[in-house]
Amino acid sequence: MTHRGYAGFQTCVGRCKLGLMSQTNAKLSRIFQQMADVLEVLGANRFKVIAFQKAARVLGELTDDVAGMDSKELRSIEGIGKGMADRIEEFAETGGLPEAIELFDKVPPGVVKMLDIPGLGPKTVSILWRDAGLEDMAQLTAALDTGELEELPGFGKKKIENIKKNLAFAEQAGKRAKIGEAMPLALWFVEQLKQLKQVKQIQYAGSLRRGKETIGDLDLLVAANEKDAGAIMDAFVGLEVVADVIARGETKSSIRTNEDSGGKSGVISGGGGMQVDLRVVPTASYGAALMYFTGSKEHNVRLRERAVSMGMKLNEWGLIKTDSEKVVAGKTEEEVFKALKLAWVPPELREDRGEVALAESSHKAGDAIAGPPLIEVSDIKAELHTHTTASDGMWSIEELALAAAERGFHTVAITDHSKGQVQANGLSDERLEKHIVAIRKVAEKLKGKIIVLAGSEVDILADGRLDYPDSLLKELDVVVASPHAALSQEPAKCTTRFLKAIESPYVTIMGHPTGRLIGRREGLSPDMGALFKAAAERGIAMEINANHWRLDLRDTHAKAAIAAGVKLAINTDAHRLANLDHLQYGVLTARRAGATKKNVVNCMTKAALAKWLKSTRT
DNA sequence: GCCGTTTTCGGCCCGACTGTTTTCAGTCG
Repeated sequence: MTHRGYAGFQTCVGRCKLGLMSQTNAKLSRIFQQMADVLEVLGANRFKVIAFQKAARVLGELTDDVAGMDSKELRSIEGIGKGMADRIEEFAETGGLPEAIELFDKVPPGVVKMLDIPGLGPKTVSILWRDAGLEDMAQLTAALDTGELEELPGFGKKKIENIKKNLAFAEQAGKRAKIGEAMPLALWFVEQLKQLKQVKQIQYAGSLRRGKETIGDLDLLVAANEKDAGAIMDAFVGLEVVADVIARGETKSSIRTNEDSGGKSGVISGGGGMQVDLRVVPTASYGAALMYFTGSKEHNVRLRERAVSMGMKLNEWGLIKTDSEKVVAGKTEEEVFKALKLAWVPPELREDRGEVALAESSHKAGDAIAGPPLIEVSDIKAELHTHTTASDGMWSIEELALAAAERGFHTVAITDHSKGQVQANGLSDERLEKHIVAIRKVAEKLKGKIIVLAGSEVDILADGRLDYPDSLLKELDVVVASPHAALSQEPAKCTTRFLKAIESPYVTIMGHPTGRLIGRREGLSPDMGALFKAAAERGIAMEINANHWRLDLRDTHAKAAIAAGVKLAINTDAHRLANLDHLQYGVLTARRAGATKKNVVNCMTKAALAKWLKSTRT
């Protein structure tokens, strides 16, 4: 769900000058999304609304800057036609879009904001605004108690009660849980429902299965006999963490969890107030339903269009011949894809970013899976970014190294903070020298068990200098250069800053380059294309930081990095034991970027890794 | 508004659940 309330951007549309290029995509993406919202309330042609939504999504995911493109290039982008291309060009040239301002003037921002209330769609909001004259949430709240709304068409007591109840959740609209919060909660639900004897198959689906960095709600799919569906639904809505039953049907139910569902069940912290949908289907439909429930919506639409063009229809029950109603496939995802003349698409790629075309060519080539096999957690053999008690970690060098060895890694690098990170107890030059000696000692002791490398997570200072002198850096095996301060620099400035850091002959990996914290800090917007080009030339790696707060590089950046020939590093940035489990989120992000193990330095053999590290010292 | 192995016009995915309805519209995913 998109967070609405466009007042801030309204001013931006009129006032923002052609700022820094890399922000154009983001700005236009938001403007198009807001235009879609307003058009929806105004009752515009729904395909027009969809076109604006699609343009917003496409621009949001694009790493190339639209400000530098001509009309022809723009129109070659899927979802951008003449109309959108003209708007983009106008915005890039003038820094504004008068059409958007004009449109926003037609509907009060408070009305658009009402779309955030669960259960309220454009039609209902339009009635509240046009027929009842309500212009914002406060007026709506007041009107709910007077009884006047019952006069409106389609408004009954229950609907008004539901609006009252859901009003509180409008604030949460657009708030998404981090994947590291959603995953344990999903696994808890799966574990609970698995215990029911009626449940034959169960799997979490939705954006969690696609490995997205944030999750809006949890989707669970169960295969069972039709007659058992009711009992499964009863068990589901009766679970201890359920605060509210939103819907309870024979094949589909939705609940909201307690605010403290994490704490109470020992599940997680931070996953409270999440919506969880459960769908129960017969085994014969499980594959089709899993596809339907995994999404993305855009990916599904594309598959359904393909089915129609082949004289079939695709829904959660199966792939069905239109004329005879004969079910062609449905039991497994593989058979449904195959019947569509497609190779099976890994869930992480199902975002309508060209994966259907890929699946088609793979199928033609006789492959069962679309594209090359994506990287898996078990491919990771080295951890190159960790912290110990020397700075702000919880482990000693030896504890950390042994834990890494236990996970089957052949190499671990100890990379504590540099001196600029005072609050993280960063190491002074002198302390680093001693620390290197301590690391070498442990390395010697653990010889044969695991290779322990001496490294540092060196701050990239605001001007691009590194936080240690070269004389010290050259003593290290691994240098992860990361930004920790000056995280609101202008794009051009931080691009120059990072390019300078990449030039250092001692840097091996650039760590979490935007410095974002998901849902908390926007972070930097450097010109990623320029960084990738420089990193590729130097042969150094760009990090996907696997911590679920960061996931930085994000999926789209990592995809562009691979396309630019840059090596990726997937590191946990572990400060404590549990952090090593975050590796899965980094791998999911890499999979969403289409990464294979060949793209990732952590998958190298001992010898290859050593050789690569040496090669970066040029 | 976008798009094109019938195309520059006429399509544009599909079903469950709810609430207000006497057969369906709205919302959601």
